[in-house]
Amino acid sequence: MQLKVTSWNINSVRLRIGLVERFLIEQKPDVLCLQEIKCRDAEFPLKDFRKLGYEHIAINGQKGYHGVAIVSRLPIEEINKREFCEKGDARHISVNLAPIKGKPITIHNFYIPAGGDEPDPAINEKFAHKLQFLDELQEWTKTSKLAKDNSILVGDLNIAPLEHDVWSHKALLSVVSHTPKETEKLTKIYQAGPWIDAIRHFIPADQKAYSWWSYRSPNWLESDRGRRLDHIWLSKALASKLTSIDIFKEARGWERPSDHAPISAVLDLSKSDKTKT
DNA sequence: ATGGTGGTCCTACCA
Repeated sequence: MQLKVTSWNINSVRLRIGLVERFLIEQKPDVLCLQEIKCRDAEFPLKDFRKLGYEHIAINGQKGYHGVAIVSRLPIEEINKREFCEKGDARHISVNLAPIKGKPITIHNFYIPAGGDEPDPAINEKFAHKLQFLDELQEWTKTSKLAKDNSILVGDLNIAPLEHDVWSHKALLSVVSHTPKETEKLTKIYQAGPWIDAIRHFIPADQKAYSWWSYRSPNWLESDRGRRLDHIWLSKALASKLTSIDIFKEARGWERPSDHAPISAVLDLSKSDKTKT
C-alpha cells in the first residue's frame, strides 16, 4: 500500500486549477496539500477535484490572501484548523485519514508567514509575526502529539533552513527566509518533534535543493537562484516507510505557473515497522 | 544598490 503525499503553494487555486488538474492526472498523488488558495471556502473549485476522484476535501479558506486545503482520494475522518497569533489568518489545516493497514495517519498543512523584506522584528511587523508564529508552533509541539505516532507535516514554511537550501548562503543570510533568527527557530521545532526531513533524506545536505524560484527573475531556470521553502516532515514512526521523494520542478516551467514547485513523498505502508533506514 | 513579477480586487496589499 503506497501513499503519495504532495505539498504545493499554488498561488490562487482558481486561477491555476488547470495546472492542478494536469498535475493530479500525471503525477497521481493520493493526498494534495495546497497553500495560498486565495479564496473563501465556498469559492473552492470542489467539482474539478471530485471529477478526478479526489472526493475528500478539507478547506481553511480566506478572502484574497493565504488559505490552505487538503484534497484526498482516501477518506478523511477528522478535520482540524488552528489559529496562530490571533490574527484570523487561514494558515493551518490538518486531517486524520481513515486508518491504512491499521495505521491512522495525521497530515498537517502549514502556510507560515513570509515575513516581509526587513529582517528586524523591531521595525517590521511582518517579520515579528513570522517569529511569533514559529514560537507558537514550538509551544504547540511541546504540548501536543504533533510529531507523535503517524504524523506528516507539510507546507510552505517560508524558511530555507540549510546552507544548500539557497543559491547563496552568504548572500541570503540577511534575506528573510534564510536569516539565523528564523532558521534557528525552525530547526528547534524540527528537532523537538523529532521529525525526519523527507527531501533531505534523499538529497544530501551538501547538494543544492530548491522548491521556489522568484517570479522576478525572467530567466529563473538558467540563473537558478532558488530556495527550498517547502517541506515534508515525517514522524519517526513513518520514517522507515519513506521510499522516494520528488521536487517536480517541471511545473515551475508550465504556462502561468506558481512560483513554487510541488514536492512529494511516497510512503510504503506495507513495510515492516522494524525496517531500518 | 536597485528593481525586477504576479495575484486579488479597485486601491493598496501581499508575496
